[in-house]
Amino acid sequence: MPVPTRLVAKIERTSSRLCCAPLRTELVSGADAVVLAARFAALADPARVRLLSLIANAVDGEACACDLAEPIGKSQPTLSHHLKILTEAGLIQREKRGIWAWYRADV
Amino acid sequence: MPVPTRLVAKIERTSSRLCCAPLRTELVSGADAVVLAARFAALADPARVRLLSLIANAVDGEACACDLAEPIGKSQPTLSHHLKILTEAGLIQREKRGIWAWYRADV
DNA sequence: CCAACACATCGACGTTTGTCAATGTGTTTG
DNA sequence: CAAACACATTGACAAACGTCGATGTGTTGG
Repeated sequence: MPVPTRLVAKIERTSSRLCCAPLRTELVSGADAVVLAARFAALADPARVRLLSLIANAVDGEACACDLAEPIGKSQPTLSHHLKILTEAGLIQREKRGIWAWYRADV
Repeated sequence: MPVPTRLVAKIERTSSRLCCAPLRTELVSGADAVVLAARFAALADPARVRLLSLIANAVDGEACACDLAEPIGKSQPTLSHHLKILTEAGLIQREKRGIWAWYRADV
């Protein structure tokens, strides 16, 4: 069984004579990566990016769901779906006032 | 046909007597949202978040693909797949040197 | 109380995604 | 040249996702 070329280089790197640079320890742990990826996934859709933009830039910092359906050009259930994803990701907050649902950006 | 409750409120808002605040114009356009969402989607996977972390924090700012397969615990084709996605998203750059492929973070 | 409303949830559908075994491409070495 | 290597690509599959019609939940007004 031949010794893999790369393995030789790796051994040399860890010896006193370094031929090339080894990696540092990773800064993002496996658990952190899952959390981060989930947060990114919440914005991995054009409709949700526009929704967050609309909400974050709304006057008084809040927007009614009834004003968000038309600009993104999706059906009402789809809008509700996207708002739920943004909410569960902690990017927006929901407040029910009477008939309407008001959303504001959560940092 | 009755007039929707919300529509009345909307008309009032756009009249001289504002009852509540209207939305500003959206800051993120539809085209921009697609570009942004694509960029977020590139990081919407834990494996890719860890890969970018490993590459960005590698000594000399570059990491060999052969050193990335083991830490993320995926097969070689899967690693290659993720690196391609990060590359096409403009998050990392690829440089082939001899047998090996070296990656460095692209801001 | 009943009808109209705003919104959420459910169910179904087609599409996209992550994964790996198998295979292909190009490079180094004996 | 042939064999071993590093890496990319392909094909197939299950799981997750975006979408919308239909339906459910709670509120307001007559």
